[in-house]
Amino acid sequence: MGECDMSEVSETSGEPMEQRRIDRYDHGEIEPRWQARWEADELYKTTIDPDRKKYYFLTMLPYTSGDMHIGHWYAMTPSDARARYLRMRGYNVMFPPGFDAFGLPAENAAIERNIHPKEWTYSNIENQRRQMRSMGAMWDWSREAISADPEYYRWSQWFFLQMYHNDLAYRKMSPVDWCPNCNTTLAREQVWGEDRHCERCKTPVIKKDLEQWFFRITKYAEELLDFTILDWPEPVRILQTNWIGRSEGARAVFHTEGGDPIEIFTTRPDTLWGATFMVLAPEHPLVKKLTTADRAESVQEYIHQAARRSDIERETVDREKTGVFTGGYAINPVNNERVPVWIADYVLMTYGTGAIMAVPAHDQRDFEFARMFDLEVRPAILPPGVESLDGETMTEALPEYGMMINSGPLTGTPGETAVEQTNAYLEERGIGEGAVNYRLHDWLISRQRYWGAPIPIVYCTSCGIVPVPDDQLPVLLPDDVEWRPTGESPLKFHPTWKHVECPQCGESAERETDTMDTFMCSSWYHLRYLSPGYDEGPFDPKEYDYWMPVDTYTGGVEHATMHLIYTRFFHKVCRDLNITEGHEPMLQLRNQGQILGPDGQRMSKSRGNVIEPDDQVRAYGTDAVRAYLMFGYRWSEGGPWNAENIHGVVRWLNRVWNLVIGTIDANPVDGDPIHTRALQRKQHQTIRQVSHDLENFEFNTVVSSLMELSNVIIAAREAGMAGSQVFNEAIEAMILLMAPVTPHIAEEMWEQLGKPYSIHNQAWPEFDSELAKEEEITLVVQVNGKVRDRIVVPADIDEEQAKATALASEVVQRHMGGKEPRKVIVVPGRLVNIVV
RNA sequence: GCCGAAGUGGCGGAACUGGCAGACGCGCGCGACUCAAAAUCGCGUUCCUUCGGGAGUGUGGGUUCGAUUCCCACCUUCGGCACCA
Repeated sequence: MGECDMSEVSETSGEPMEQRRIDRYDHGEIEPRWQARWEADELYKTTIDPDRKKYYFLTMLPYTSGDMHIGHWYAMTPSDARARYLRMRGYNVMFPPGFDAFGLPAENAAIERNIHPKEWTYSNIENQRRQMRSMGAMWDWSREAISADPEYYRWSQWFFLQMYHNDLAYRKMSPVDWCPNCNTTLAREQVWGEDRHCERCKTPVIKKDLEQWFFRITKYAEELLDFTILDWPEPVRILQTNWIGRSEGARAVFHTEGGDPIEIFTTRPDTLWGATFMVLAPEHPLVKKLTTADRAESVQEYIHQAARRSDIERETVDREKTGVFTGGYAINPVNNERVPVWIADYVLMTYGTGAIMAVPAHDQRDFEFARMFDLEVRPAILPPGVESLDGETMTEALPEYGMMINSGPLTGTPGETAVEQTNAYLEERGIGEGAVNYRLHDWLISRQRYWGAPIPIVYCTSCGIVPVPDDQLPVLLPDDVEWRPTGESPLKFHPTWKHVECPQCGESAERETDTMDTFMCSSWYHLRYLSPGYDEGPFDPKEYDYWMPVDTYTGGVEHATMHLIYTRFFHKVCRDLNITEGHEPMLQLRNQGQILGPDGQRMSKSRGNVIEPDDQVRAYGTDAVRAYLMFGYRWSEGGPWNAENIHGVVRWLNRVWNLVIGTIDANPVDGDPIHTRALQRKQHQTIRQVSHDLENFEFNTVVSSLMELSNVIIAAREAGMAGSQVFNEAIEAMILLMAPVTPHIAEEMWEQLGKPYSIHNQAWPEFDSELAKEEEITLVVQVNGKVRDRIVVPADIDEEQAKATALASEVVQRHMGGKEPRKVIVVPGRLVNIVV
C-alpha cells in the first residue's frame, strides 16, 4: 500500500494546475457515515401523503435465527433497489422491516444451551437489526413489528377469537407424532429415520390423537383457486392450485348390512356398477363395528402396523398393496349388491371420506388390490376402441371414459354424459349427489409448545370452552418457566399460569396450554407494519386505507403452499368480517432464487459453506455486495456464491469513483460532435434500459448496462471530453441511475459534485427517445441466411436503398456466384437476406 | 409416476415482438508500468481451419428466407407433490 492508493489529477501537460488530492474509494468510511446520516434524518420514514401515489413494497420478514446469511441479502437488497427506484419515480414507498420471532428453534436453543427463548430471540434480533442496517436499505424502522411482542401477539389472539366467534376456528381430535417413552408430542422434524424414531430417545414414535384447534380454510378453497386479480408467477399459482387439489365427482352413501351409512367420494360415479368391494382406511370409525369376530385379530394387527407408518411412507407408490378383510359387507345403493368391506392403507383417512368404493376394472390401485386378494373384476365402462371386456383376463385397469355397460338402467349411456347422468340418477333416488372434494385440509394451528402466542381459550367444567374476552388480551406468556429435559411444553407445568377463573361463571378453570402455529403470526404482519404501536385494533384504519394492499411482495417460492395460502385465507376472512377490504392482500408477487455455497450445495453450518455477509461487507463494502448479488445471477434463479466474480463489481466501483472524482474540476471544453452524440445516446439508452430492468426485476442487466455507460464515459474522458456539458450530464445521470443499486457511493459522489442532499430524494432521470436514437446502423447482409457482410448505413435507410446497398457489396456478389436473387427479405433497420 | 423450472464459451450470464449468438463481467494469455510483486492500464480470448471459410445455444426431427427464441419427441439437472379415490 502507500502511494498507489492515491492518484493525482494532472490536467493536460505542463500547466501547473491546482492539485486536487483524490482519496481512494473507501467504502469502510463512506458507508457507515451515510447510514448514520440517513437514519438521523429519518430519510426513509414514511407517512401518509394523499398527494402522492403510495407504494407498499414488502419483502418476507426473516426468522430470528441469529445471524443472516448472504441469502437474506439476496432476497432483500435487490428488492430494496427496486423500492428505491420507485421512490425516485415519485411514489411514496413504504419498505418496512420486522421479525418472525416465535417458533421451535428458540425453544431448542433454550433446551440445549439453557438460555431463555425470549433472551435468545431478542438478542438475535439485535444482531439482525445491525445486519439489516448495514444493508443500506430504505427500511422504515418506525414501522418495525416483532411477532413475539405482547402488543403484537395480543392481536394474533384477537384474530383467533374473531375466527372462533365466526365458526372458523374449531376443535377436533387429530393425530400427532407421539413418543411413548418421553411421553410427549413431537414436531415433524423431531422424527427421524426410516423407522420414524424419536430424536432424543430413539423410541419408535406412534400416532396419537389429541384435541387440537383448526381454522376452517377449506371453506375458502374454491375462492383461493381464483387468481384473476393477482400478478403472481405462474409456477406459484400452479403450486397453490395443486395444493388445494380440487376434484369433481360425486358423493354416494353405501350402507353396511347392519344399516350404518358409509359415505364415499368418487371422481368416477359412472363406474358405480363396477364396484365389487369397498375399502376403508384402517382408522375409519366404522371398522370396529364391521369387523366380525373371526377377523378381529388380523384386523387389529393390521391397524396397529398402519398406525406406525407415516402418511408419506404409506403413500409410496411402489409398495405392494396390503390389506385385510373385515368380514363385513355393505350394500351398493345402485344395484343393492352385497360387497365385501376391506381395510387397506392405500386408502387415506385424510382424503375424501376415508372410504372408497373399489372398481378394479377402471382404477389401477383397485385392480392391483383385487388381483392380490383374488376379488372380482367387473367392467362397467367400454372405452372407445374396445370391443368387449372380460374381468377375468384383464391385465390392467382401463381408466378411460366410455359407454356404460353392465350398469342397470344406465347401460348404454355414452361416455360424454355418463358422469352427469349418474349424478342425476343418484340425486333422484336420494343416494348421492354430484360433489367437489379438495385435497386441502383445515389448518391445524395448535402447537404443544411454549414459544408461541397462547391460544386465548379457557376450559371450564361447567361452561365448557370459553373464549378469553377481548379486554383481557393479551394472554401473556409467563417468563418463569421451568425447562424439562423431556421437551414437553413448560406451560403445562407452570405452577399457576393455567389456573384461572372462568371468565363466564368465575369458577376455577384451566387455560389452553397449546400455542399458535407461527404461520398465524406471519399471516397478518403486513397489517401490523401499518401502525405497529396502535392499540385500538390490529392496525390503524387510516393507515390501512392509504397503504393497502401490498403492491409488491418478494420472497422465496418455498412459501408458496403454506404462508402464501394462509395469508390469502386470512385476508378473505378479514374481508368477510368487515375488518379489511379487498379480496387479496398482495397484488404482485416475485420470487428470488437461492444463493448456494461455493460448492454448489445448500448453505449450512454443518457443511461449512456459509457465506457471512458481515465478512463480505467488511472486505468489499455493502455497495459492492449489493451490486454483485444483482449482477452475478438471474435473480429468480440464484446459484452458487462465486468468490472471484465479485472482483468485477469492486473494480467497477473503483473505476467509477476515479472517473467521477477525477473529473470534477475538469476545465470546460467543447466536446467534439461525434463523441458528444455517442455519449448522449448511451446516456439515454441506459436510462431506458435501467428503468425497464428495475421495473421487471432484471437486476443483472441493470448493473451491466451501468457498466456499459461508465465504459463509454471513460472513453469520452480519454477523448478529452471531460468538463464538457454533455460529459457532466452523463456523469450526473449515471450517479442517479446507480443510486438504487449502490446507494452509498452514489450519495457520496453526488455530494462531491456539489449537488443537494440527498440523492435519494432526487427525481429519476428523464429518458429522451430522440436522444437515444441511433443515427447509423450496421446493416447485416445475409446470402441464403448466412451473414456475408456488414455495412454501416444511415438508420433511416428505406427498403429499396437497403436492398441496393446490399446487392452492391462485393463480398455479397461473390457469394451469390453470379446467380439472380430469387427473393430479397429486408428487415428495416436490421438486415437484408438475399435468397439465391 | 405427476406437476413446475432450467440446459448458451473454461465460469456467471446477455440477446426487445423469430433477424449480427456470446453484451457485461470473472478467469486465462500477452504487453505496459515496476528492481520485483500487488494494484492499475492496453490488447486478445466459442471451437475447428488449408485463412477462402466451416461448425456451434442439451439430443433428434419439423416450420421458416432466417430458430437460443415457435412446434413435436427425447435426455439431463433442480424444485414441488406423491396410492388424492
